Amino acid sequence: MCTPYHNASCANCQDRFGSILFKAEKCNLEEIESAKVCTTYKKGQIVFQEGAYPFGIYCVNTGKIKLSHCGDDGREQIVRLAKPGDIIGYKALLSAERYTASAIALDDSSVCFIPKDLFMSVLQKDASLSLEMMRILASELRKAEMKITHLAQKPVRERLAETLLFIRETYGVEQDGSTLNVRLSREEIANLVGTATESAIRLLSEFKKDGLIELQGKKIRLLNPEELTRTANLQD
Amino acid sequence: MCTPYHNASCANCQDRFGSILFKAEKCNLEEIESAKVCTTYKKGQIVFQEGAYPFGIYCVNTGKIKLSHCGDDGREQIVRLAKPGDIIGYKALLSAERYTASAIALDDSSVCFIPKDLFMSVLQKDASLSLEMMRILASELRKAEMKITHLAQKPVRERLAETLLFIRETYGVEQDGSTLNVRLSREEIANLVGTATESAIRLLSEFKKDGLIELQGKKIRLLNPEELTRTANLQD
DNA sequence: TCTCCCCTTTGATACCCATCATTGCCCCCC
DNA sequence: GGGGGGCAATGATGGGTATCAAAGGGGAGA
Repeated sequence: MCTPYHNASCANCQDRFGSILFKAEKCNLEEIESAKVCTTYKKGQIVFQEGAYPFGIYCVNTGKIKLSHCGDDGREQIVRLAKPGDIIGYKALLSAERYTASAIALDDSSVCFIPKDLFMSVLQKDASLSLEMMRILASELRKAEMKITHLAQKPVRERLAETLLFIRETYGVEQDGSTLNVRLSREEIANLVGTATESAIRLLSEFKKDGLIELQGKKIRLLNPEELTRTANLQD
Repeated sequence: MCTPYHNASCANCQDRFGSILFKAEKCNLEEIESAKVCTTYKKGQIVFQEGAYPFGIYCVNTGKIKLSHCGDDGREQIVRLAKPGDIIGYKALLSAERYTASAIALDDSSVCFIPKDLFMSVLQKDASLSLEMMRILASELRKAEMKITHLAQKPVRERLAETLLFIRETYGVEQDGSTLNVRLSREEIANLVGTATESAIRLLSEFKKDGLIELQGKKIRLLNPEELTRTANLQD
């Protein structure tokens, strides 16, 4: 179902995305490059699954990956969106526990796998990579805590506006300069926001009525990002 | 208002709490130990404040510290509870940005300060400390994501039960084996749960009526932790 | 000991939002 | 082309929570 191959170069990734792995010293990067295995995933396919033990980390080469928890009642909560150059699966590896989230392709994607032992040994000897790793972790933690505060204190309407801007931030827009460059189901949007699907739908059509966005199937155009920012009521 | 002194030994901390700093190699630990400055804070005093630039990290020696965001509407959201042996303020330092949370003493506390340059230079050369640092970050991130899921999906009642158990986990209980070993205001409990103060109060008295807990001012006794766990509806 | 102020508590009310149910739509496949 | 299934949209409803208001404690300081 997946096709492993070795011909994707990390150097390519570097040029295109400035992935974090390129904070590693050159010799270590080469070591990683020679050991990594690139795999393609079709939209909807699972890269790794919540509950499984990690055997390495993944670096997104092309495509889009969502990371989501499964709540106790079975409902999904999307905790992160990964784009090319991002690494995923490091949390479980670093804390030596099972995955607490599943990684699922939102688009056809190609993802490099770096074996656990190799990555950990490079991490041991490469201070520069370690520091970058910590920077990423600290930054993710900061975002997570911000999200906690907003979930606790902001109404769904504001959180949805914020989420739309976040999606634009993450995946950018298409040629027209305003259509979000990713196709998410209404349910996925709701699971990002942390609300019921129907509420997300209702508020999306409100936004549409208010001229903030335009909807065409799964395509979402942000017509008025400034007003959307105001709707999100952000201060930081 | 604060009293700096140098006589607190990190080795003491090690014996008592197995703080993370003791993953550092011995020579590095000694370097840290000689440079650190210990300060005492009275209950309610601020260790560092949201928005300020970090000059180093802090290691809690004795006492209890809360870390809280200030939401856009001014309401506080407590994102972490720190106990002796824990380090705080590392997120801002590692990502080289301003603090996104304030640290405030919940009890009279003594906290060691380690200057930024020293800590970062030790981090550069000490792979063992770096790894431990990453482990801590990964673990915090895991907890944060779990909290996000629960905030999005669970009712206040379940989250309050979970919070009470979390407080017990963090600060333990008094001699009697059931009274939570920390005094928090109702508002602080609410800000931990992510709800309104009145809701927290109402549900606490419900728990009391149901024989789950006993209330005596700010003292909270967990009479039936098993049932409380069931009320929290946890599966992980 | 008294008083004041803050924290806690309880009640009443409104509303946001989840849930259930129904309809309509589009696309895939038979 | 005609189902069929999944997804989107909209309405109706109820419940969980926030908010407002007001009264009841309890500790600190005079």
